[in-house]
Amino acid sequence: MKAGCSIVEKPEGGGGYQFPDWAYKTESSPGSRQIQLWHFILELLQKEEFRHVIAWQQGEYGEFVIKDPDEVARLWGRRKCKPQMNYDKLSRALRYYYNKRILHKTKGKRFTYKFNFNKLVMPNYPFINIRSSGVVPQSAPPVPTASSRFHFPPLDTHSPTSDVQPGRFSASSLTAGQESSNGTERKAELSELDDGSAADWRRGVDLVPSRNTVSGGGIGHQKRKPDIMLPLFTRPGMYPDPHSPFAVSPIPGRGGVLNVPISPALSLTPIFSYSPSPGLSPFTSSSCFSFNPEEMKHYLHSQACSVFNYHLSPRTFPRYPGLMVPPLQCQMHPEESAQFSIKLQPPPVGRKNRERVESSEESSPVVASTIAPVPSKIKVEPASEKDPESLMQAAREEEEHAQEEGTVPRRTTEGGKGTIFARPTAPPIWSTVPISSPNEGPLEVTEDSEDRPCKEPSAPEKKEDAVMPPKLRLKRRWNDDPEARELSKNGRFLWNGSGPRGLATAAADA
DNA sequence: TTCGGAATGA
DNA sequence: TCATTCCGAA
Repeated sequence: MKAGCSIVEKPEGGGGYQFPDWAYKTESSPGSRQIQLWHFILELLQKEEFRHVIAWQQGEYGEFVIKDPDEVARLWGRRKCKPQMNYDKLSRALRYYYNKRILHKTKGKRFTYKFNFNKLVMPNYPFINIRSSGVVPQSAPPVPTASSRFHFPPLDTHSPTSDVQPGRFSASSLTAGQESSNGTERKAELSELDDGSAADWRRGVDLVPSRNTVSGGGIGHQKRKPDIMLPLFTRPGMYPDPHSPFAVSPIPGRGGVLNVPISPALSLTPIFSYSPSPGLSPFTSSSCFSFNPEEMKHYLHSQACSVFNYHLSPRTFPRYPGLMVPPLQCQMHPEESAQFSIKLQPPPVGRKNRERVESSEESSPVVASTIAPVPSKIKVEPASEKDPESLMQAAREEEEHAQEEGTVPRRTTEGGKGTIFARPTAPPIWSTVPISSPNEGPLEVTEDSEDRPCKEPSAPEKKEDAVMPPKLRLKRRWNDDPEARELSKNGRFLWNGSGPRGLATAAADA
């Protein structure tokens, strides 16, 4: 921005917070530190005074509504010294975020967009260090809360990227207290991270299962029969602003893995790229995140829990064929479940879902999701058949998943035929990706890792993605397979067969 | 209202 | 790279 144009440098009323360095252009123009539109949007979203102009959408995690487009545009224009700015232009800029997966449009809702925090944060805080507090993976994003601060644990020397650490957060932004040190809330954030970006950073690391997860813990895969118990994690909410995607679940003690405002449609589903929040996560006792069997086990476990407890997309579930995740004492108690009435990403009510859900979840949810019959072939109904509403909802909810899982191969659908996930294909090469060196992978992940050629022998999908134009990728993910989303949402673990085995193997080996 | 191509600027 | 600006199309 032009020097003299920082009228809104700190959005009116300035919260005194600032985005971490990484939040500013770093790659293209290292020195510019010019604020990006999404930063600005976040700023506004965090300011009470702009509530009337732009605000988090209730009930929708990470979703916000521009109540006064013109005003927002005006503010943006001021900030950028572009008096001619208008919503049309601003929205164009926002649309550019679609491809980057930073944002996406909430279809059907005017001026409503949704942040993909994973994309924003993940790359910057890869799932690495949790040592100090021994709690959460470092991937936790700075968490801007209603109070306009970033809740982020003191970065120890471990910042993922060497350039981000120091000065990233204003002193004030670091809540030294509980959050920072105990990383308790980090989890919350973690949850949101998972998404395309998660996949992205993971790509570099390739140790986190999410993408692998996608295929769903082997569920659905003929060859894989993970015997996983899906306990329910609980955790107290911590954030005051339930609207903020950064917020933690308002439900006391029942935050579940996702420390987000329990939204019926938690699309940003913080699922698994990260391990569940500290409170929920078994990681708590580990001093440093590394892929040792123990931790891995916990991690997987928690993910499994997430998938199950929140009906998250199975795709987010890590597949670890032979890995047995010991049941934690987090079985959902009747009362608890009652209390925790809102399920994240509830399956669409559409008949399709109903059918499936009923058939498989009826008896034993846990069993259903974990041992779900392997849908070696799942018939995909034409979109037209679907209940528009459920579709929409599904789409919304799954968008993120789709994105996160963006890496998930879609070949199956491509096959035509209407089968979403074809039978498993030959084991992916990347399955063997070494997860042995926890310190390496994660650290290098960058935001655009996804756009770069895979350096590591990762997933084929990655390659595919790499080759495929971003746009195409997105489209495929978002449009081409709503069914897949829906299906997966219902606990159908659609395993395309190209799932990674590396983790499982590694874990097992370990 | 939303999308996205294209040209252009910084 | 990240917008900004224009604009036609859906």
